[in-house]
Amino acid sequence: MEELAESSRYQSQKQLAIRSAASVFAEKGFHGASTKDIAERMGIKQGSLYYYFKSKEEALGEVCLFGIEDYVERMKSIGSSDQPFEAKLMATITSHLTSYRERNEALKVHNDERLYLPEDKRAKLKELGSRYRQQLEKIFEEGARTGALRGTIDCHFAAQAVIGMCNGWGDIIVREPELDLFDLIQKCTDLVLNGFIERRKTRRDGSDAVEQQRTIKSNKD
Amino acid sequence: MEELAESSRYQSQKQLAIRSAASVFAEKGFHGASTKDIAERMGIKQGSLYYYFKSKEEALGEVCLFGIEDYVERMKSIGSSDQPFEAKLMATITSHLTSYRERNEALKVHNDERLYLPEDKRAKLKELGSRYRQQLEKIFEEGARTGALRGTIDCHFAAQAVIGMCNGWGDIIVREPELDLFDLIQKCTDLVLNGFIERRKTRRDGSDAVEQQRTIKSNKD
DNA sequence: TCTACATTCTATAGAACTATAGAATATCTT
DNA sequence: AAGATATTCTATAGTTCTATAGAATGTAGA
Repeated sequence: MEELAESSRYQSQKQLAIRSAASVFAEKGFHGASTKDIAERMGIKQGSLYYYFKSKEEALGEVCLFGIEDYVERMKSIGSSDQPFEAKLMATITSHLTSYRERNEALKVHNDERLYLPEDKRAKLKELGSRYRQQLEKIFEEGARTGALRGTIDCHFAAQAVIGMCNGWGDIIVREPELDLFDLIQKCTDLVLNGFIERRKTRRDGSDAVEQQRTIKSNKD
Repeated sequence: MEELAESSRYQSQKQLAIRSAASVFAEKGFHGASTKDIAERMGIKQGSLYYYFKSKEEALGEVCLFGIEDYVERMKSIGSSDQPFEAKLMATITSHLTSYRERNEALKVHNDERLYLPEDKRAKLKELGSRYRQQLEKIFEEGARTGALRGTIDCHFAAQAVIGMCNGWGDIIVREPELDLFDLIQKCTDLVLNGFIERRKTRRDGSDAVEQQRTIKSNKD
């Protein structure tokens, strides 16, 4: 009855295969994981896995792609939204960090294991990765243009630094489920915007209050 | 003649074994590397490696320890020096980033592969890792105490964020040898201290100059 | 040189793993 | 229900890897 012959069974099992592979690769690493592990996690026998992947390496390729596609997609929609700069930055950090909390294991696999792919299979991933970074760079450029950010900012550095910092939290977020993600997102955003240094306006009095306000408001001058 | 019987041959070969293992683990990952690879890199046959390590896993343990010991050591000396806060922060970042440029592969192995060790062997590493982080936390606490940093700073967060950001640059530094490390160190320090946001003092005139000064001086109030 | 000890080598047992082939079973269409 | 197709299973060839045992070689002191 289903005209979507492509979809019905094969597609859903393939999805399951990719997720299972992502889960096992994230836990044991590409070389540490066996095709038996993956098959077991999806509830089939080892040999049957080859109905869905030509090789273990192909599985890794698809997992990485799956992980980063989603990620780039969200970044794109953030970039093209009409939020003010601060909101876009926070949305980026939110997207990145919640990705780990939702156990998007494929993203972790992309980060940690993609270099075990042969050069040709890595090309597409590399392109998606740079697209993500460039999207984030544009957000910083916009911030600099609107005057929210310092004019001297190195947007390439900025994007890379934010991505690196977020990836650094990735492992910790997965390891510590009780960690308050919302609090973390705010602190990260605050760090990137304001740094840690004490800012003294003209007087000491009340400056703290103003300080905190500045993080929230202050973009449309 | 040598009274240091322990040292002469065995010790130097053991060092070579650890470095070789670090190099291979860094390149292929723990599970992707074979004992043959390691032995070849140090110029002996596969079986002979077991004269220096009881098992491949033990080799990983020693590599991780080697990598982080050095690292913690430098952090300790930075913490106990009498430099002002900003200098300590920059020294930390310098130590961390140059570690990667000098191809301190053992540190990379510690970061990426230590979780493949059994729980009991990881305990010591965990302790050294926290010691490093605590040392950095203390530097931030000192900064807050002297008024250089905001009083509201979460030092645990701050330390973790800086470590994460530096680790993020690790791979990039290794991959791109032409990258200007000194420039990177300055930008990282500047980011952590000041953030990216435009700072308007009371007036526009000359504020930039003052701004930059503040990064350098300003700790002994 | 002879002897004791340290270091490396060769050879291999035993285990695990990838990928394939062909049989078996499930599912769908008519 | 019958036939066709899709999915999964069993079994295994062939490879690679870890770790060990015992032989061989190097090194130092008497």
